[in-house]
Amino acid sequence: MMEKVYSPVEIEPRLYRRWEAAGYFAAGAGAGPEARGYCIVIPPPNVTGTLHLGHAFQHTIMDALTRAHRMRGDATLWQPGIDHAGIATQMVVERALNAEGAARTDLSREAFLQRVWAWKEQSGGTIGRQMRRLGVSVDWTRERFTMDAGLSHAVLEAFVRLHEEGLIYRGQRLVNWDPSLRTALSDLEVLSSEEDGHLWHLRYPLADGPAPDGTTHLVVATTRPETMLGDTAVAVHPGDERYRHLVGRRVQLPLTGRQIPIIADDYVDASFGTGCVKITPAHDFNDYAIGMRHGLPLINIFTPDARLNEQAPAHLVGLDRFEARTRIEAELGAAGLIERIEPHKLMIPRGDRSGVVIEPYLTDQWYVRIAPLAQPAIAAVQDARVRFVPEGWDKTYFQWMNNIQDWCISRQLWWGHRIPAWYDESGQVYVARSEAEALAQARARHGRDVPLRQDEDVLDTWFSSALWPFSTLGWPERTAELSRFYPTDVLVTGFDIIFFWVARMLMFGLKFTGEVPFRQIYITGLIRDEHGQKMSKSKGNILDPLDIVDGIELPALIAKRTAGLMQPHLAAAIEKATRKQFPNGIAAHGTDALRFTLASIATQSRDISFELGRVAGNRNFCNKLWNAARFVLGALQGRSGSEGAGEGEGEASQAGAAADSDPADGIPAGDAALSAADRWIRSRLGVALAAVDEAWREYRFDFAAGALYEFTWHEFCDWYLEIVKPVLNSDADPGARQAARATLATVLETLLRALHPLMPFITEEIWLRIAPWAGVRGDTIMLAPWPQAAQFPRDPGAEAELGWLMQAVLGIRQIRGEMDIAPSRRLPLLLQQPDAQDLALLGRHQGLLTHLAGLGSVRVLAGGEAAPPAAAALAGQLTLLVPMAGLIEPASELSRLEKRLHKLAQEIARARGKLANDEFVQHAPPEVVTQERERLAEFERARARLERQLEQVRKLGGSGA
RNA sequence: GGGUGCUUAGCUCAGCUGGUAGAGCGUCGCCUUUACACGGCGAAUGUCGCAGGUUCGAGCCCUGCAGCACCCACCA
Repeated sequence: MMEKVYSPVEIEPRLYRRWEAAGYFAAGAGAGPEARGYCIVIPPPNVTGTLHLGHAFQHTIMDALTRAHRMRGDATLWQPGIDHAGIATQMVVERALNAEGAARTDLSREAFLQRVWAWKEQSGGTIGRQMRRLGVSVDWTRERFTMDAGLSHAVLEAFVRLHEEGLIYRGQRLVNWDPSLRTALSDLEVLSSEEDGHLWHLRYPLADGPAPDGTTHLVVATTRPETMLGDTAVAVHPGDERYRHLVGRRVQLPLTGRQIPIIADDYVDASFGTGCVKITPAHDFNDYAIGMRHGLPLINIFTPDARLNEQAPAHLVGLDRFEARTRIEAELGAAGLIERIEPHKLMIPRGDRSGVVIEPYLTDQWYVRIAPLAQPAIAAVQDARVRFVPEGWDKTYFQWMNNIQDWCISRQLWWGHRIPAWYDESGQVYVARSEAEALAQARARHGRDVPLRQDEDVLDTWFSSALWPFSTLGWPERTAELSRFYPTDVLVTGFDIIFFWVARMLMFGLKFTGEVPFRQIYITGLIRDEHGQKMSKSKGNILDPLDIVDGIELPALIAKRTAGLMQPHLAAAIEKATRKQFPNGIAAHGTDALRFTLASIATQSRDISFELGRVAGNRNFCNKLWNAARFVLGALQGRSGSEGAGEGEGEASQAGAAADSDPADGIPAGDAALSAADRWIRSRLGVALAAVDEAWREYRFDFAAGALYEFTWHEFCDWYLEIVKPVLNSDADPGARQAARATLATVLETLLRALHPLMPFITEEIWLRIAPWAGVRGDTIMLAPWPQAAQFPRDPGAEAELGWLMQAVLGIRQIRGEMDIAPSRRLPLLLQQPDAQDLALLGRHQGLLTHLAGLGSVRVLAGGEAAPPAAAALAGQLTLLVPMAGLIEPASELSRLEKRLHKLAQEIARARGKLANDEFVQHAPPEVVTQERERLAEFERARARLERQLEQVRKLGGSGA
């Protein structure tokens, strides 16, 4: 007996606990030893984070894939885990320290790392709880963390091997330096955006007095005047007539007492600014390259936190870079060396985590030589050993891979994998798997023991992420998991990390395992709000998936959205908007509704708008399914539909024998006993299942969800359940009733299995009760077999038969609806000129027609009998008449008929136009032409009949209204 | 500067290999029909961004234009 109200909040956590305890999520659960492996590795969420809707979206897809394959009998593994997220995590813990009035540097490295681990223990469980609430079937027993011993071992091994092959090197170069975090960043971690700035036009006096032509100074244009302290040249274009004669001379660099040369370089664009560029090789990537070409010195003027260092004039030393700009502008201005300052838009690079302006900075860093790794990774996608879904993403991938730069992998952080490199006193570096190995190397070199110190730096977090598909399976050991599950099957992720993660996994996977890490890359769209806006804290439009699942009161929602804002002044506006959008907070919708929604919106678009209204719609869908199941169960147990109202004791069935209540071996139903409707719904189920299969093959979860929704609601519930009611409620034909009950059980049971990957909980809850009635055994739907479309072959006869019935019903319903006739009002129906087939169909389905259309009587008009005034509907060749008899205003029927005739006229004109066109008749495929002819004939027949009706009604209208 | 998408009903989006449009939500009308008012039945709404082209035929293919979005990139 099912609860009357569908209550996901009660059902879902209970079932999840059961599943997890039963071990259904374990790698290979339910599969035989011969089963093929199917593996997905989770994109490990950051320890710092909590799951947002984007995660819920991707997890829904991964879980659906995993569940579907588990049901198919594959040995599935959905590998979970968490990423240590070096920078993000260190920032969070530092912030906590700051709040206590302390700083990271007050602690020792070890003490700080202890803090981080402690923090991880305390807050790291959040993600796990969220994932469980979302129903994900990951193998929790295999959960990994990128800083675990095993994965750290993999990182070490990977680093050492790459170094041995010369693919990792250390070098001094200009890097992207984050002065607030005081670490280097890779190119990808720097985001440039256009900002308002200025262009300063500075005068640099010629060093040895005016030139012969009287030139006394050059004017350089710069967006960063403070870097002039590090200038080591002024460059002009070699072909620039204005300056050609000055090349080789020197200018006096203001404020510094230095003289620097005027050089010529093709890089300079003579048409931009003044055509003179100050060259600061230590603080600009372009200038660095020019400096290299011309052998210019590099003068670093900044400390690691971007204050002026001792290279600057004494009175400026220690100034922050932005203060320095102001001061230098003032001093140059006072000296009359500023020609003008104009507003200028320019691209400003900022750290993706800190948001601080990135400084090109000269440091020693570790790099991965990437070209040799990129080549095979490009080839793997080119020859389709790996496929992007949707396909187009390979273009993005190629574009980046073909222009890839060496990867700076060292970070000046504490939280992360320490670089396995040691230095002796002379600075000689030893890369080794352990300090002991490094010592041995040093001993071999020096012939004696020498003291070593380990490199202070850690690796870019993405270095360990790049190993994830195989490090989690035990690499570098040759584990059973590795051989069974690697290469993994599909990677599900967003396009935002194609470069950060996908490309690097491909490169490292191929490098270390010789195989691609995954065969397909399903790139999901980005979840946005209902207006296509990116969800963000500052916009105040974030929806927490769990708030959608379990609901949240308005005050709590407001508090959540306004807490910890970077710009507190936004709070009021966010509160207002939130109150407006969710005056009553957010209702609990349940995981299944959320998941089904996420699946339905998983189109191939790159941006996906998320509307809460859709979740509500799908919550209603769950409710629909729930109630359909209640009905079916009632029918199977032999109760009539009135349970619930009648306190639901109902063990004594009114309509069924005692045997009806026993699900022991399901309900037998010989094919012969199946009614047309039974055969119809089975046929439609087969069609739906085939559509679902195709959708799954193409990762079109939206199509799969759509097909199941359509079948469940609009075929199974709207038609079949209604059709079956009179059969169940009548004792007239026990065989028919038995066939209907068997069909109800089988169709619902099968449907639940098809729905399960998308809505795991409600399907399980219902299935456990329904399955025995369908003769299916099992402890869980999770391990029940995937439904086979072939088991429900198409039945064209039944579909045609029901098509006739439905057309007739719809025609009558339209009359009822258009004429505002209450459903309770039984209508008399007259049939005009039925042919033999109509009569046969009517003979079989008169009861159903009566039931579905709410008829009071059905009568065939005799040959010469004149029809009374009536509203008409068409079903095939048949005309259905509902006598007006005071129920229907002739005027209403008149306008209804006119409307329909108008439409028909349009269709007829269109079809005639086509067929009148010889080109069409000659060139179009014959079947298309035939189809068009048939359509036209059909339209014309319908029109003729409706016109006759129209005439009849007109006569009435003329006399009356 | 290079690249990639997008522009279809009031809103958010589908639309497979070209045969002239669909869904969900919303709207309107009728209905306490015994699984479900988180419901039932019925209805309305689109020169498919614009302009050309290919084709017997284009929302779907090609070209151009406009608008929007995103990615990459070293113009001071």
